Parts: sequence; C-alpha cells; structure tokens
Amino acid sequence: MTDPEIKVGELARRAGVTVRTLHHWEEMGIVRPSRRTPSGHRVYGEIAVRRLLLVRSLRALGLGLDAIREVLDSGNASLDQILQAHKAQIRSQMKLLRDLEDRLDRILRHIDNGEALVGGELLQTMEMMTMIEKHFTPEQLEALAARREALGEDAIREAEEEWPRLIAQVREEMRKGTDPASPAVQEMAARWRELVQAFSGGDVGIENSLGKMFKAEPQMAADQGLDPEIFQYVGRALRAGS
Amino acid sequence: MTDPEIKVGELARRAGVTVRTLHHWEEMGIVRPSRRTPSGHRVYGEIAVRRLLLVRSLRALGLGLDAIREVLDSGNASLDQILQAHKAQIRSQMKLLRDLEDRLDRILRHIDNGEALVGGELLQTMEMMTMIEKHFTPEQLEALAARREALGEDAIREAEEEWPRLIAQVREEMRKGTDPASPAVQEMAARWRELVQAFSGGDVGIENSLGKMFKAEPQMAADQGLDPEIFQYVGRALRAGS
DNA sequence: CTTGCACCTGACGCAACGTGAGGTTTTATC
DNA sequence: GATAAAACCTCACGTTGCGTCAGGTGCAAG
Repeated sequence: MTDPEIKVGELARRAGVTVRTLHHWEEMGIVRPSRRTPSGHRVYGEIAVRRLLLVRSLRALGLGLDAIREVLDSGNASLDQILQAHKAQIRSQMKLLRDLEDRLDRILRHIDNGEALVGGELLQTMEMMTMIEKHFTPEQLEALAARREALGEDAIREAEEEWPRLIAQVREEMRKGTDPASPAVQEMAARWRELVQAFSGGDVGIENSLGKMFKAEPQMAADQGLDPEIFQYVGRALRAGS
Repeated sequence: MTDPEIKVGELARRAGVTVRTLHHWEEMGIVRPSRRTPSGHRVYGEIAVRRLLLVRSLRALGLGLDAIREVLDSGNASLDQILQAHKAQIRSQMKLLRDLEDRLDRILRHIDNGEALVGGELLQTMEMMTMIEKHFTPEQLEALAARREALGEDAIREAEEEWPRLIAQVREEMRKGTDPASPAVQEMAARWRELVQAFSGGDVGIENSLGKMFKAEPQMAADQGLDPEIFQYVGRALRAGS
C-alpha cells in the first residue's frame, strides 16, 4: 500500500515537521532512519515512521526530548509517571503565569487610574510590590492576597490613597515638634494603626516582616516619605496611647 | 545616608541579582554604570541604582529585556501599551498550557482505565488525537470540544469502546459477503451513522474533514481497522438504507 | 610583600530547532 | 546522455537570559 521506504522530505511532509527537525531528532537519538543510501541519504522504514508518529504525539503533549527518549527507551513502561510529572510541571507553570497576570493587572489598574502616571509614583508602586514579594514568605503572601480579596478593590485603593496624606500630616506635626501624646497626633497614630492592620489583617508575623522590610530597604521607605525619625515618632505616639 | 557610589558586588547583593546579570544587562544596554574607575571597575551612582530597581520590577512582571529597554528608552511613555501587549501574550500562553493540560488529562484517563495499556492502543489513541488536531480547523475543534462537554465523559468513553466492536462486526459481514442492504448490515450502518453524528454533532463540515483525514492518513485509518474497502461497504449500506 | 577577595574580560552551555552556506545526489526533461 | 531543478547532505551560527568556569588584574590588610 504505502511505500514502506521514504526519504526525509517525504516523511517530513507527511508528519508535518521540518526536515531540520528530523535531522535534529536523529542527532538527539530520538528517531533514527532505518538505513542510509550509499550516498548518505536517510531512508525511513515503517518502524521508524511509527516511532516518529509517537514522538510527534508526545511532543504535542509538550514533553521535552529527554522525557520522550525516556519513554521510548523504557518501552512505554514509564509513560504514566512521566506524563504525571509533566502535568505537575504544567500546572506550576500555569500558577506562575496566573501570578504574573495578577501583578500585571494591579499595575495596569494603577495606570488606568491615572494617578501613577504623574511623577515617578508608578515606579515606586512597582518597587513596593517587588519588595513585598521579596521580604514576605509565600504563606504570608497568600494571606495578604486573601486579605486583599476580602477587603475589595475600593477599600484597597482608598487606603493606598490615604497613606501619603497621613504621612504628610504626621511629618508636619513632627516638624512643629508636637508632643506625640497630644490628641491630634494620637488620632493620627490610631488611624496609622488601623491602616497597618487593614493591610496585615492583624497578623503579627506580617507586621514584623513589614517593619523589617522598611529597615532593609531604606531607599524604598524614603520613596514613601518614611524615614527612621518618623517611625520613631509614630512609635512613641502609639506607645503613649496604649 | 546610603553611599551613592557602589560597585557591582555590593549592588548585586542589595538588588538581589547576580554580578553576571549586571554584566549582561550592561551589555544589553539596560543598566549602565555611571562611570568606571581608572582600572575599569564598574561604579554605580544613584541614577543607575534607581534604573536598576525599575528594571528588576519590570523583570518581575515577566517582561523581556527588549521590552524593558523599549520602556526605558521611551521614558515610560509606552509602558501601558507594552504591559497590555505583555498581558495578552501571557494569556495566550496560559491558553496553550490549558489545552496541553486537557490533552494530558484525556490521555491519563485512558491510561487509568487500563484498556490502553494492552498492545499499542494507547499510541493509536494519541495519534488519533494528534491527527484530529491537525486536520480540523480551530473552529471545528472548538465545536468538538463543546460537543464532548455536552455529551459527558461516560458517553464519550462508551462510544470509544463501541467503535472497535462495530468495526469488527461490519468487517465480519463484509468477509462473509453479506449484502449491504440486508437487515443485519443495515442495523450496523444505522449505528455507524449514529456514532458518527454523536461525534460530529451533525456538523457537515466536521464529517467532511473526518473523511478527508482518514483518506489523508491511511496509516491511522488502518490502526483503527479501517481501510478503503470497509468505507465503501458501509457507504453502500448507508445509501441502500436511505 | 603576600594573601585573599572583589573585580575584569572572554567564551561555552542550555532547548529545540530556524536559517542559511556551500556542496553532492537524485530526478525530470530534452 | 547532458543539463537543470529538486532534494539531499554536513557544518555552524542565532535564538533568551543569563550560569559557570577560566585566566588574569586591582585593592586593602597584615
């Protein structure tokens, strides 16, 4: 029926791959031609063709050439395990992509809101996000994500907008030398604590990490208008209130 | 406060990247040191450091170095567009991965059912899937996927198990030389039509593509126990019945 | 002055081929 | 049987973003 002996071009056309791919797969020991003509041309017999079809199917599943060779060499024995492992890998890749998409969405929302375009605020926001992901454990990030979802978009955005205002107010009082125990500063400190808790959800570990992060990244803290002095000032106000 | 002049090692440590990465980024024109010492050591000033932080954030979003350079060179003007494009790309990648996972799941289900392990049936199933994805248009594949979902797992599996039996029966009648118009063969032909319609959903385009596929891939048709003769035989039976 | 560390510039390796370059063999046509 | 077009061959570099030597220099401390 079908000619059992074909050459690369023909095989490539039938199998929907390129000649170069067949060369490469031979080089990798995946699919070898049954024989060569005296002049060196590759000739594929039926066994090779069937092997090629299988390889193509496995490739279509996204397996790497190493995994495919393992399947072929083990006589399909390990197929199940390899496919399972491959699936796990695909799932983790998808998770990575989902996380990326989430981050992108957050940034894009900031841009759409327009606020971030003025000055370099956008960069600061992005640095902030990056730092957060660097200084918090995966579990804490999970908790933060859950918390953000629980609070809702609007509450988050409001808080993000309120922070600079609050910081400016506190800085002003600090500049005037107002007593941290004074009613005005006490009110600000209370609001400060509320905002921090809104972020942390009351998780002490998260609040600790937050503090450590600002200490470890003075550059970023400065971007937010925060320096060691203002931390001390607010710290005194909070202790005075308790 | 922070020393505004630092060397590669220090910067790499602070930014959480390797020295090699900084070398590479300089080579790509992404982040250049502010100056060099007379002996050639890289020295980074505050501007370079800030630029590096931005680059790191963009990298954390999954952008390629080319895209990052574009953002930097355009003074953040094109940031929004590039991020949008990047998001689109991520989404398409996720779609690819989802499709892969679906295919893997189908194969793994076959393996778990145990049937496919005997003989080379599994390979045939995989070839079948591959061929289907090769010979049908994306819209048709969409329609097929929707159809499979509508029918449910069990119905699909039953049909896949019934096909070999039906083919064997028809082949037996053909071997005995039974008239295609005989009641027994007519019943088989009717069932044949039912199974085809269950697959195609009555879509004429899909049935056409199916026929073309079997003609274009005689190897695969043979694997299923189908050859031109049996197609002719069933064809005569179907015409005799109408 | 020497130890040791940080720094320098190449240059190869990786996954799976794409894309020529430059040369031979087969096939089709006259 | 000659010639030209296809098809085939073997290198070998390019792709992405660095990791990882290899071999050599600069610099601060004892």
